Amino acid sequence: MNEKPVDKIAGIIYQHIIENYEKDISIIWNKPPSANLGDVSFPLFSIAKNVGEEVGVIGQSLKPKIENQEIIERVELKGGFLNIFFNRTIFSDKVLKNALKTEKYGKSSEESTRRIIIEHTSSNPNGPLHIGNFRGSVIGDLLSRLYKMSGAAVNVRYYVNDLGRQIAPVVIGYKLLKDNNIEPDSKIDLWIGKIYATMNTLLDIQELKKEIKSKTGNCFVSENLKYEINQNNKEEIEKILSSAELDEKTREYLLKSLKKLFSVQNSLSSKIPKLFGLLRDLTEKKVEDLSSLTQEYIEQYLKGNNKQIVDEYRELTEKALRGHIETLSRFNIFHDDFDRESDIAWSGEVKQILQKLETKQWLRHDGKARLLKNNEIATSLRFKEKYNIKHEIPDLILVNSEGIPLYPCRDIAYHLHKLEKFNANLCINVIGKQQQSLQLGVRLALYALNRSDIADKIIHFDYEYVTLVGRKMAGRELEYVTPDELYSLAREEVYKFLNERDYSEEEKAKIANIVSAASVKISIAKIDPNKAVMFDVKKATDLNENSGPFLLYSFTRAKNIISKAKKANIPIEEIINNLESVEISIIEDEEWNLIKLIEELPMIYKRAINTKRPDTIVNFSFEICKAFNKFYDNCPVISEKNKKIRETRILIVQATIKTLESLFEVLGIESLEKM
RNA sequence: GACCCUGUAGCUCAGUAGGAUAGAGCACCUGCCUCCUAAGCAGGGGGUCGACGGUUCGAAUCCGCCCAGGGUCGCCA
Repeated sequence: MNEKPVDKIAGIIYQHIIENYEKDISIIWNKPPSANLGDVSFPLFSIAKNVGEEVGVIGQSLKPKIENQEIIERVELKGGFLNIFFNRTIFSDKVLKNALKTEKYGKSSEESTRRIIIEHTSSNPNGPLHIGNFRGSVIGDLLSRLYKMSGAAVNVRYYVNDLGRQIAPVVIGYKLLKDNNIEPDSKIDLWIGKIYATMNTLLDIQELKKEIKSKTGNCFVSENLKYEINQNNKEEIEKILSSAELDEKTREYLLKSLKKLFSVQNSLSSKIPKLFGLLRDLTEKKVEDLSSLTQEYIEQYLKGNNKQIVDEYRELTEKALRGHIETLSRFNIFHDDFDRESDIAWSGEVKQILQKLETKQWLRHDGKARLLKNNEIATSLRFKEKYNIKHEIPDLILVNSEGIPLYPCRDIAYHLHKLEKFNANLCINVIGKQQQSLQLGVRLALYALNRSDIADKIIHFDYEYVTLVGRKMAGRELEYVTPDELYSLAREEVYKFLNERDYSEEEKAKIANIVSAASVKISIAKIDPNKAVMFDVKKATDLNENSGPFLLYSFTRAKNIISKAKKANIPIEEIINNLESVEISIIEDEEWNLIKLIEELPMIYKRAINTKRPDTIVNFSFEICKAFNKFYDNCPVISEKNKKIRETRILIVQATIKTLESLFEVLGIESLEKM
């Protein structure tokens, strides 16, 4: 099908206006609120007003021109709307046969000129993926699949932030455990997450005690129990703080920190008593000063010269990353390449960049600290003009007051060469909204470095974060929901179904894996990225309508009709191979509604890309499946006696299968023959 | 204070290039498995689309102002 029927009609109206009124007007159409008002509808008000003519007159003169089209059944003029009824037979004939003839329905070359880098997930390698960054994975995956379906060349990258300051204590803790032959008691990234929470808590305790000591001058505070606050200790410190000479704000702050840390420590030691106690004892015994050791690790790894420390860091972060990859692969989410922040730091490029910015006077000084003069850059290099920004843009800190370059520096260096890696003409960074100003800063820095050509190709695809119903999120207290956890919860739900069915264990396992992955993935994918999600674990593992399982189930029903039909000696292959000889006969609304939706698929893909709304694909999938289930209930296929009707229905079922196969590919969920 | 996002049914969300009577799912109530898998289908109740103005034939959708929630705005990433 070369042209959508509705576009053809819009073209006729457009031509009519040009010829009779010499006006260039864009023609709008919409779906009528109810089926008895037609299949599509053209409001005539604005057209009439534009050309200075009565609505009725325009309508009457358009009506015959549209009516004489083969694909049109009839046209009704109602209340200023031109309501179009398609000829169901001709329309369906085109749609069904077109869908069945194409190798992959919905595949297009709309975006074939694009070479796109999509960066997503990019989680810190110091613990498991949680539901927050997993949302980015899902969105990024859908986007990349959507672009591929539209003909673009896509390269998916993961930026490994292995230079985070909080990683150092984890490396130290991991090493302590390893040296003492302590084996992980859980999936490796989860294990690392536990070490992360513990070691950073120990470090915080030590540093708080140091701080209190220096502010109060009381040596008692850190004499013993460097990494621990017990009840007596806490009361003692509180006494010291309340009697010390401090300004109120500091006192309050220190008391609050103490209270908070005390509770974090206790919550951790009750959640993971064995590991927490072990790590604390090991640290107490083997580490003289965790704080300064941490600092040393950070500095050494940033420089990259100390082979031992580099190896330790790499081993840990590689393991965590492997855990992420394992998790993602359960949901059919894959990356083509991984870029490490440390590699960029070691390349020496950051220094050059800072020098260039310095020479061009784009840096504001404050002691050793350096800030990017964002607003000045944006104004004088016409960034504001180009992106229609009217407000002031705050400066971005690049180098801290100790002279250490911060994360944005590496990100600038990264983006300077990122696009080259794939010869890309577009770079989409799927990153949480909290990084908005950072991402803006990176693009401004590129402007400042005379690389606006790169900056203009970068899009920050931001998404809102996830909050939890009935649970809090705090990595430091091991409070998070992981995709792995959701996956296994969903699996339990699936097994409740499967245990009532007579499948082999092997079949059950396969079905459970596919259904749980789809269930979790779809529950996240269906929500508008702009919306802060209130995530309900129960909902994500729910198997009812508007869920991944609902999509999969609909597909198995369609497949089942075909396989049963074959058994009933209906020559499916023959019908499909001789498409053109099938005579279409549409008699039910359920058939018609489904066909109209099938026709929309290519447009849905196009619009999802244009509006940057991958979630609309999910909602469209639900619609298709709902329509199919209605068809399923009302329109028997195999038992239908009339040959035309039966064969039409077989085409409808096959076209639905093709549509769903296409959608599943974009959603990255696997299909099942039975479940 | 500035900027970004959000506010639609009891809950979770669709619907916003302006269009006719605002839709799903969950939850609640009522039906449907001698009939292609009931992870389904049919039906019911449930709404001043955050508030107020404006633009116009027409506004959940566009504009303005306000209210509420979340996020960011100089040493974390």
